[in-house]
Amino acid sequence: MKKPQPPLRDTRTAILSAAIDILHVHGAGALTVRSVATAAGCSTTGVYTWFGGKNGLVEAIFIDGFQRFGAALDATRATAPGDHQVVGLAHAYRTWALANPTHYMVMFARTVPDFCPSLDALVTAHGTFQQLVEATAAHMRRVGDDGDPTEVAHHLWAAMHGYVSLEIAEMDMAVDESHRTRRFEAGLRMLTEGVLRASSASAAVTAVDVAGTVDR
Amino acid sequence: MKKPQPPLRDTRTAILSAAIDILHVHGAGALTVRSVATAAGCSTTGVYTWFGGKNGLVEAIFIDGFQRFGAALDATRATAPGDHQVVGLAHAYRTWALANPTHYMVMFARTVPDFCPSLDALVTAHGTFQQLVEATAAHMRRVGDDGDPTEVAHHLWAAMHGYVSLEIAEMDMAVDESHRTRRFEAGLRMLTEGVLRASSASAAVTAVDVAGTVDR
DNA sequence: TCGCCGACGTAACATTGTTACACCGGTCGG
DNA sequence: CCGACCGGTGTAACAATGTTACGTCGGCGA
Repeated sequence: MKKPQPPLRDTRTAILSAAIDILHVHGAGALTVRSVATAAGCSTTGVYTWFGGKNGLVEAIFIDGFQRFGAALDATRATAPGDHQVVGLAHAYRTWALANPTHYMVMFARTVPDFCPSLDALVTAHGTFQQLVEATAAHMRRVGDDGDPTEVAHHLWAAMHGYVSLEIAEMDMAVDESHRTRRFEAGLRMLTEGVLRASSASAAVTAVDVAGTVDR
Repeated sequence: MKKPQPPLRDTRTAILSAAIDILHVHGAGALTVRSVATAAGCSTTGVYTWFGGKNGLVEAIFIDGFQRFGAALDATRATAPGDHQVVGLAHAYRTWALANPTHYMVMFARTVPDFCPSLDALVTAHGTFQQLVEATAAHMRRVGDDGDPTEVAHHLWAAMHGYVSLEIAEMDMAVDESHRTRRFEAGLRMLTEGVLRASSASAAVTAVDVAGTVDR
């Protein structure tokens, strides 16, 4: 027996990886059914048999992106020291996004017109977000904050997404790469000191006030 | 004389307004040269004579968007009390973005594939950003902060963009509209208390530390 | 063995961005 | 006054893209 698992879904994975490769190398504009099919070594029909069309293919790219993204964040959480897990997660977030800008844009900015992620895809995306919630919750427990970790994590997420997406869209008027990095780190520091209640009493007052507002 | 100004550029404005209308009503996916031309009452050639092609049209939409966006922010700055100009600006930012989501996405998220704004367009965008810088600088002068207003304004911009773009992409797991509004306001409060140095001494220490990091 | 069903390719169709070409009206030089 | 030019316009075509119809092939069960 030369085939322990029937290589039935082989073309499916070939198509998906070819599509992701084209997306990474040539951008979302070059992501056509024909180019993907020829890169995968099959005809355009294959895209329709395995994904139902271009929308289905983009959705698979969307889900695959969140899985890879989540794996990268997971790896960081596993290695980072507990005290700075949130900071490490933020750096991993930016690093992955800048390493996969076109993929990130498909996931967060709806780069492909007329694509709307299904409920399944949104569940996957939500699962990735939960990692940030867990790391935030752990940090808040350690510090003694009793606010809502989900809300705090969302503030962190929104800020990270803001810096990163402006950076990818080249809409930040930064002078060079190191400027962008310093800017992100400065913002991150303000966040961890402001959003995640710092140890000082005055900061705690602010955080409690904010938490009260959010929870109402 | 029935024509004080020769209505020569009439078709140009007709095409542009038709394109913006289609973008607002049907989204970026429906923004085709033919649909725009028929809506403007001319042939597809008109788009090429006045804009050089679809990319030129999208660039005009990009520039027009920043002009309208800037006008909305300007109006807010003119009416808002000086003490809360930054807060008012932030609310105007979110309000305009949520009222014109497809336009906002064309401007900030590169929704149209293979579109890259020219230097001219980026200059217009930069001009709009300057309003935020000026309001931030005025606020910082009033409070006595001597940091770099451009950097502080960028932190504000990134955060606002983060909340708004996640909201537009429906990637925030919010329960309803009022939840999103409270969330944005909570984040805005943290920002104005953290990024824009608050009056209290402890907060000032944090801000100085941050400013020192940024300026290096 | 016969028939079915899933995977696959070829070829066509509608749509879209783009270009070539002809027309038409005004302007300017002779 | 007239002919050439030139900018704005429309028609029609072309290439690329998403999609679908149809035929083929191979394995599997009745």
